[in-house]
Amino acid sequence: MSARRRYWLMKTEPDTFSIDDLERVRTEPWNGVRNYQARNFMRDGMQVGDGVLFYHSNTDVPGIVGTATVASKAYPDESQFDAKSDYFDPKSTREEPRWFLVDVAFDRKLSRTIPLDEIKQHAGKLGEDFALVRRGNRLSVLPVSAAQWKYLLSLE
DNA sequence: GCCAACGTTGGC
DNA sequence: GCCAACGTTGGC
Repeated sequence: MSARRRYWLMKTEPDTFSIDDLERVRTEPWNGVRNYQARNFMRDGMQVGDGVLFYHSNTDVPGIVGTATVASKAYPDESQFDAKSDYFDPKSTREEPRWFLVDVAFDRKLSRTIPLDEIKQHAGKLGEDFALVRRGNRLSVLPVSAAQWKYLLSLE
């Protein structure tokens, strides 16, 4: 018996890794997350098959641009052990890795970007606790309820 | 490029 | 364990 499918939103800067990049490679290890709360969502919350809203940040029109699927259980982020990587963490060890990731698989590109400013206009329907529209929230991986998932995609 | 809002680090 | 300094995120 499998647990109910969960939903998430994952941010990425399109200059670094975009929805087009994911479409090309199909599956990508979501490396480089160096925030404990975001790590915990990946390590403790995600299951294979969960839905992901793919979000572009730090760009002209930030917003949701596609959907993806969690394609693996959490496992240690190899880049934390690589001294040449931007994501190297000298305090992490293989015995006790600090950072985990999941593989993310391409699902589809939306027919249009659902912009952040439009999402904000629906904050009431989404709930004031929705982390994406809470002021000052910088979490790059955050949970989305089934109702929020459905509502956000209905804006497409 | 600016800067508010955080999160992390390290001295004490 | 406090908290100032510093670094990062991400909208604008």
